Amino acid sequence: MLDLAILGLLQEGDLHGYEIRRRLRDSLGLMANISFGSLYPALARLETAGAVRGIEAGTASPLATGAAMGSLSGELAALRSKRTAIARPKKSKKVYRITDAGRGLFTELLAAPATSDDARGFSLRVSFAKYLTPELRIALLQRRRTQLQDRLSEVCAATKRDDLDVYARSVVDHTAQGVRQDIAWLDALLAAERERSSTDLTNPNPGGQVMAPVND
Amino acid sequence: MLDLAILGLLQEGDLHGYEIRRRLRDSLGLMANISFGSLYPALARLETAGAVRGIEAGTASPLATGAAMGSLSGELAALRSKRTAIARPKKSKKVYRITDAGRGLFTELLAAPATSDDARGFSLRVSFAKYLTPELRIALLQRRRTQLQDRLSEVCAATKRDDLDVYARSVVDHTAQGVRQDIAWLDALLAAERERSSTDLTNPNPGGQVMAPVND
DNA sequence: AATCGTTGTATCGAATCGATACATCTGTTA
DNA sequence: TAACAGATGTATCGATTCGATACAACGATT
Repeated sequence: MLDLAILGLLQEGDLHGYEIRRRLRDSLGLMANISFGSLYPALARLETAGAVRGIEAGTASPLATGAAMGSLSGELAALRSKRTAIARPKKSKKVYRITDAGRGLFTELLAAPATSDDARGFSLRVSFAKYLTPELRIALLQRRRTQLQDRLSEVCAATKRDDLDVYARSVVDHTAQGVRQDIAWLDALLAAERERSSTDLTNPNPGGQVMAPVND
Repeated sequence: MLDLAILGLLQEGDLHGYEIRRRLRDSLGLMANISFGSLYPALARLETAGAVRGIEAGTASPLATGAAMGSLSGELAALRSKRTAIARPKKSKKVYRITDAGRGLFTELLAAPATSDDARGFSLRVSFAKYLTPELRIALLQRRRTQLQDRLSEVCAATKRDDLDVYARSVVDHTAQGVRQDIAWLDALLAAERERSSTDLTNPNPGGQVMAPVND
């Protein structure tokens, strides 16, 4: 799950650990703060698997001019206004770049079965849904919808119980409300998706690339 | 966190592992299905700590004393009469009972600082809020409210970003909506709490509802 | 110059997950 | 009746994730 998130972020540019964490927090919006105790092992894992490559940015950076600066300049340009083209990272930063194998792993994980009751995994996949084909996108949404429907049945059954005190009942009611909200959101997404597929016959998958070959 | 949930459930009667899991799912409504890989270690943990006592209710249990079996049969009879259609305790079951030390641990955990961004822990505490004093109850709700307010600021900032595609934006928007919903829920709980403390001098908790049920 | 907050990498133990194994009881159907 | 599927029930394994902590360089404030 973290692997998918990391690969998805690196898909759009090289990043270092701290920045990945930040983007998971506010760019992807939802994920509770990922701890470094998860993040760094995950990065090491991915590097061992050959999905990413870590580049020490402490010395003369051999690749600092390309996509690396493209993604990092927004964050770092303000700090390094003195030097424009080449970064001068005195600090020991480790920038990670996705590999071709990593891109393959990403698409594989993105379309994966998406284990049962996982809200985080689902939101994450929707965040990266532009990398999916329209069919896989709809499949993802519908899978989640049936899951939520089942969940709603359970929670509504719990609502009917008469042995709950005010507080427990309030929690259950609020939970049911949240699930309904999620289902409504899904329905809106599905409707938009069908809308898009009906009007987009000439230009499917706009702005997204399923596989963009980049030399590595 | 799991310890708190287990102790809270055992507070209302002896249970065995499978049943604890079930109640966590639909009685408490919210928790994603707790895996047995968490549950049984947690029970062993609590038993080692002296917070619960496990009673073998199966065949040929050499350590089960006659006294233990005697009291156990009474408990099992009560349990069976309550849930005849659903649960039928027959053989090889291990029923857990909370101890006095466990009750102390429960109240201690229930009033604990409640680590930063934990939605599950909060809902769990609200579910058991009837065991809290009105002051601690309000403190719990207000603590959570400021957390959610901060969270909302972050998420709203993310909403303003212009580099998000439709899907990522939809996720962020929906997340923000969810946080607002949670805050509204908290406000309703807080209002009900103040209401109760002002009118409750003679008639505590008359089986009414905290808030108007939001049906649809 | 001293101190504080932010950025940044890293590791440790414990909690939790997801999968799996195995055994008993119940109801259905061949 | 026998076989089978499915719920109930306990338990453990490896891998993932969490929460706390340590450390270090830098910028800004005072």
